[in-house]
Amino acid sequence: MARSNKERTEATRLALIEAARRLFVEKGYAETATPDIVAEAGVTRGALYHHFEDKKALFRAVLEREGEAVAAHIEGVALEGTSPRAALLLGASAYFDAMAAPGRTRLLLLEAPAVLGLESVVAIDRENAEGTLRVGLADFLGAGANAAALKALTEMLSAAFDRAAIAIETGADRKTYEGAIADLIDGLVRA
Amino acid sequence: MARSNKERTEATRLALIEAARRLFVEKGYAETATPDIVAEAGVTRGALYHHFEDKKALFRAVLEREGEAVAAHIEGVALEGTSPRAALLLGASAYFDAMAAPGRTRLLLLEAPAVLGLESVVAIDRENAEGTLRVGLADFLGAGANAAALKALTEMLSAAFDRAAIAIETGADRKTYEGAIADLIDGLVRA
DNA sequence: ACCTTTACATACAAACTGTCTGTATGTTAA
DNA sequence: TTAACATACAGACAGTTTGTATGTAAAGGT
Repeated sequence: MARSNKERTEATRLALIEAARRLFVEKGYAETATPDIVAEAGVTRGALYHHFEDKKALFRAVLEREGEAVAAHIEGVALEGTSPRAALLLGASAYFDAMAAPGRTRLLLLEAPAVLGLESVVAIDRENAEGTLRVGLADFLGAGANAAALKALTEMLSAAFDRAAIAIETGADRKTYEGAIADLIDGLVRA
Repeated sequence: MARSNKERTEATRLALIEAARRLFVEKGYAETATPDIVAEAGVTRGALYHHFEDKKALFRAVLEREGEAVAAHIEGVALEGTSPRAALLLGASAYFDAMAAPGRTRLLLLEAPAVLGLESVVAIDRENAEGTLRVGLADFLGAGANAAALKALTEMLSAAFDRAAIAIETGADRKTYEGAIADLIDGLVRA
């Protein structure tokens, strides 16, 4: 079978990213060795180091895919025509849906901050989901809050969502957390 | 100088823990090699592996010290005689004080979850700080909320505090975050 | 058809972790 | 006080792991 270089590259990168994702989720980044990754992907280490600068770059590629998937899922939810409050709650629900993909919380919320540093994670994930949340909050609160306070609230609620996503993945009842979020949100309107 | 075995052990363990803490804070757990740690501590790797099962156990010892310091700081704040609301806000402020120790947010909030797993971290840190928060919230909310909802709120607020602590360490204005926390808390009373 | 570039495969060097063995010092008891 | 033992190390060693360097075959341009 004669494949073009572009096809080969695409196929190899994808195989590596998916194999790495499986192993990073299963054993964590530090415990996953590159020989294991390439064996799972059906290639050699030469291919890995040809396409990625190092192991961390491969992890970053996995993370970027994950962040894009989350962003796409959230973008896909229709919020137009709903009240600001409903938009926030729908957004939260969509976020939980997005984070329900197996292993996603481990990758994005546990491994990534330690491996890539908080800044890179902020760039990948928060820039997306947190941006949406900030706009939603601004809409909901009206012109009442200044920029700094809005940023602080956004960050803190985003962290709360992350923690809720982890709890939900580990078996907690989703309704309970969505209710608690609604309580937090509703309280904000008179602050 | 003739030192007793107990003294030697105590001194060596402390030197290792303090050296490891410095390096873990500076370069992160994964990037810190045991030869560097023992050099910084002025001992050999033989001593390290005599006192600790492995590198992870040394990290755990660092973390436990850190968690104890946070708990001690929070316990040291007098909350008796204050209103439930004031108790919560004072507790939050005390938490920020405690987390202001250099490197503490990195160790407890970024490295620990990835290195030890979320469960171990919950056991070390949350069991302490989160327990206090849960009681404070229960006091504040009265008999209004059920146990599951209280647990969810506690976890989410705890995560919000953590994120605020990180923001504060990276230069954000503390007053802004304390104000945002007050807003979140105050909103909860009518939910 | 030729030459260059890309996509790998394999061999290699350096670093790191945990273990094992040996030694010196402290501890206990006859 | 000395014989027997336990503890606290030091240093050597083996197995992995990471990133690099070198070699090769297939694709792509001219």
